[in-house]
Amino acid sequence: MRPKKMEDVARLAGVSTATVSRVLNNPELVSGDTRQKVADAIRQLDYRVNLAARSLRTNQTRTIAVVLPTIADPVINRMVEAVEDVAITAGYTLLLCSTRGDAAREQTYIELLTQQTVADGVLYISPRATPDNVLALDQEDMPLVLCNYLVERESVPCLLLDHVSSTYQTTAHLLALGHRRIALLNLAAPYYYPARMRLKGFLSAYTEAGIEPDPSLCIEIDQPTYVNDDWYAAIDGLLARADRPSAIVAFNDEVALEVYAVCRERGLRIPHDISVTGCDDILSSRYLEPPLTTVSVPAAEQGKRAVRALLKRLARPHSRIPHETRLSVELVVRGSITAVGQGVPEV
Amino acid sequence: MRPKKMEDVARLAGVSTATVSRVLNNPELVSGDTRQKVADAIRQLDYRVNLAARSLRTNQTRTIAVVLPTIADPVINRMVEAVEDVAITAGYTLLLCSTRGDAAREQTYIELLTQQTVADGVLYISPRATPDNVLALDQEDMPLVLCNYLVERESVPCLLLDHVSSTYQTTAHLLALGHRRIALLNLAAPYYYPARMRLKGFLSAYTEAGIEPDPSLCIEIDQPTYVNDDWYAAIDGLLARADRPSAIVAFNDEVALEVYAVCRERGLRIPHDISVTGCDDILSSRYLEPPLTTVSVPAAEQGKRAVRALLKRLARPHSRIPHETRLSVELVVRGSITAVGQGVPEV
DNA sequence: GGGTTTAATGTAATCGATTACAGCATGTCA
DNA sequence: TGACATGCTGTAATCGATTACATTAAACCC
Repeated sequence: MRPKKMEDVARLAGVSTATVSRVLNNPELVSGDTRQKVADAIRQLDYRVNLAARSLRTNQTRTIAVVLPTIADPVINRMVEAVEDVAITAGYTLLLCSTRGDAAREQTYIELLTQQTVADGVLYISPRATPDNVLALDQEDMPLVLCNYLVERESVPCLLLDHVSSTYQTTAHLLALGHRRIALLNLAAPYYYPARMRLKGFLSAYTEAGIEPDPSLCIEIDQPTYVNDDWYAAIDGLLARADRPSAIVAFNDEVALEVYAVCRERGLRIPHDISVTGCDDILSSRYLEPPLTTVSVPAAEQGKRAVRALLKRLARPHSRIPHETRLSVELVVRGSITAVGQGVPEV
Repeated sequence: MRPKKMEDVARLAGVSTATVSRVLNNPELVSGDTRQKVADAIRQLDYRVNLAARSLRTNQTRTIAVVLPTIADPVINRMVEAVEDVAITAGYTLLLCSTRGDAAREQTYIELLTQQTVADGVLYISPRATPDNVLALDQEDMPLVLCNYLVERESVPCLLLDHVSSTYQTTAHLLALGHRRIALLNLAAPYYYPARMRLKGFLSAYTEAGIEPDPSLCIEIDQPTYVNDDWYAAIDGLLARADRPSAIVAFNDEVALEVYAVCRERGLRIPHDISVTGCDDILSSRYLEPPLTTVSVPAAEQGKRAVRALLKRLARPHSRIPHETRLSVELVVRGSITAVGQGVPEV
């Protein structure tokens, strides 16, 4: 059965298509009487507008593209769910563009998106954003909001977690517990915004305490794709050292998991022999033995704010939106850290 | 700057729009010479087709809608990533529809999708599928593939994990280890396909061993939304019993995490006092203490096959596609289980 | 060479909505 | 009563592609 067109509705209701369209989009322009007739006809025929036709005519898609490196990440997960909640309420639909750290794929998506007929706006969730792509989108007048990355161009709103504070709080806490040899397991910094900030927070905690950090304990892993292989070697190397650190600040909870595994292999007890912290507070963190000290991040809140900013821009293209928003994070202390020398060896 | 239209390209290349369109869609109909000229013009103007216009004319969107209960689930995650990999290669884009177990929201999405101008096909990843919705889609001639749910209608391809085998393997293994009081922590069965199958597998392992299961150990939790609250109480109640089971088969790894937590609280040691198993083999399972015995499921493979089936149907609407495909799962034995009476109490 | 097929291209209708503009009836005011 | 505003509705152009059909030229065959 051929899907119904506006013309069918118009005929049944005894009006013109213009009136039907008005009932749908500007009901206040139509008399209550006609409105009722049209509404009845629509119901009777189970009519739905053809979105392709509408898009063609109005140049709007009511779609938001979400560009992200992967959805298989607990933090991004929470963000996207929040984004969808807000978007659907506003009548928008989500186009999923996961790049998997693959530049070619990202390029494909960017090209798809720069033709304005696919999405009305782009939410770019990518700590690893390639500025060129981001700026290209902005250049083409595609409304754009960035998450977890900061570009200089004032016109692009950027929503950030306070990554500096994340490592600062963690490191300061460990220093206060008497730790002096703290290792940072970080991602390589170029283009990776959070990593740069984490390093900054780590160092500033040291500086504030008036202590000199050991640069050889700042490990950077180059991990362009979202795979966890390289970490193991790095951690193992770290723990094999004679001057092994007394605490490890891991890039995130998943890396901390790997630290747990290496410690177990080497017979190191957490926290007695070594303190460990993570970041993100993923579900399993609190179930580990010992439960992982980590940093809880407001991912959902970030997602909500980001999409709200985007919706605002879509509604009023020249509305002022703050260029930089920084959401605070919170240290969650659990059993995986202890004061230096306070370890209670068992057995 | 106004986006380029096909007409602009045609003018620059000195041909008609029909020819430009042919270069794009049926290059073999155009002479090499003209093809080159058009290609040059396209490049020079940085022209992209207007997808809304194309959709309107061709009635195709090159979009696949993925309906799922949540993306914050490790198994669904892996499936969706695989789906996207295949889809993008075939030139398709993904529309994300996460229902969050909310019937109204699911309804909204279904209505959106039944107007054929949004997506060419639907991949319904939902163990909790409401058959009415599914059948409505099929009724409207929307190409449809189901994951983790089985409907009778032959026209709908269903891709299933072998949930029966999952609990069967686990339970049989535990029975072989001498366990006789094994608890099953299951989801409530109505409309929840995997749960029904899990129960079946659990019982058939007992039957095969010629042992009578204790019905009071088959716990069913009603969990319409994806929240983990009710499990705690159920687990705690189970472990408080005087005739506490010697093993627990948890619905999935996340539930098993909760079991670990309750055991810790109650001072029960795994596996010495009680054996625990999960399902899905999520990342953290192997990092637990002790590492969790679980069932590894080919989620990515399932996603790939599902989308391939859908693409096949899109290409040839009346191609024969197997109605039911069942992918086998594999028991992964780790330290969380042991033979009855073999527990080596420490200290 | 005349007729017929084949290849390459153009003309114009079409997809299904939105909306500028026009028209008409009614109400309001001096 | 006439001038004008207001409210409601219809007519028809338009968005940017695709494609059936027509046209022309070249190739081929006997």
